[in-house]
Amino acid sequence: MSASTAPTRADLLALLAVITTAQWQDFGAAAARHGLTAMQAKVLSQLDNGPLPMRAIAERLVCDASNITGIVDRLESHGFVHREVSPSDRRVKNVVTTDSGRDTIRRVRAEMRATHGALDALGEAERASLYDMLDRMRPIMESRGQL
Amino acid sequence: MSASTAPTRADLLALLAVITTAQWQDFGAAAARHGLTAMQAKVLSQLDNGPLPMRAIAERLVCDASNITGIVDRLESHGFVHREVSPSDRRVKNVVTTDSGRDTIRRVRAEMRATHGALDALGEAERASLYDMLDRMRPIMESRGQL
DNA sequence: TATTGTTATACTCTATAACTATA
DNA sequence: TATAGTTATAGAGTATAACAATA
Repeated sequence: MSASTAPTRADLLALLAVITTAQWQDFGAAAARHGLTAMQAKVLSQLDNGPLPMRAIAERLVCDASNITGIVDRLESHGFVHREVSPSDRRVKNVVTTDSGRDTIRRVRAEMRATHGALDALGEAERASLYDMLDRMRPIMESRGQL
Repeated sequence: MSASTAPTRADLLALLAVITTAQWQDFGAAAARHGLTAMQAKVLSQLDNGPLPMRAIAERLVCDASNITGIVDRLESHGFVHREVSPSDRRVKNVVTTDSGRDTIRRVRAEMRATHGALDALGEAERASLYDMLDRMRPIMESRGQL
């Protein structure tokens, strides 16, 4: 239980892989309960802070822009989002969440039970400490991850 | 930088999502450099500790057994694994990595640069502490994630 | 000319259901 | 009967290339 046995970097990598896999599966399961795929939920999640052009969504998901057409098509057919031609540049289409879309993605996030439960296994001070460490890892994960 | 501003659980969830996404993308990019998809690399990874029946691979990947047929087909066509009928139960096929498969997946893991870099951003004592925390989160992530 | 979004295409991953060969 | 693996099918995500509309 204690870390007195000096875990190696490989141990940490393996643990991170477990957390990564569990969180992604948990997210997919929560999305499925609301009729969404994991990718659809991820796109909806990106839109929670305001509308985004198709191109911007592709950049955030680190995938080709052509993929977004289909994902947004399916979200739109379920009434979770709609497209609006940008007034300033008629080539651009802004994707906007509907009230239904906003409510749904918030429920999905609220239902990520495994992750919530795992965080509750830590005390208040430990959570702050974990946040501190992850926050310092973040820039490196983000910057190199975009390659 | 310090956590004195009392990060909320939502902050932690958002950070974990960033780490999760970055690590998965990093893994996929490393796999692609060696001609593998992320799922093929994940299967190869499971086999590094010894052969496994098709069914056991499906359980570890938390997916239907029928998917494994195709993934192993593609791994086999590239010479990374081969199937062996089990001597004790002729219904069972054990999947065994070739030398090429073993070398390749080890290179993939060694090349997970973003994750390695992020871990290196922490000091020795911090890595031990992070390991300790993640290790306590693990049982909950795993148990509920398998639903 | 360059950019945004779409379409067409091909491949991979995924679940479901039906099938086979073993047990 | 039950189990291991396969096949068939359909839907979704992915990259590439070519295209229309707009800048």
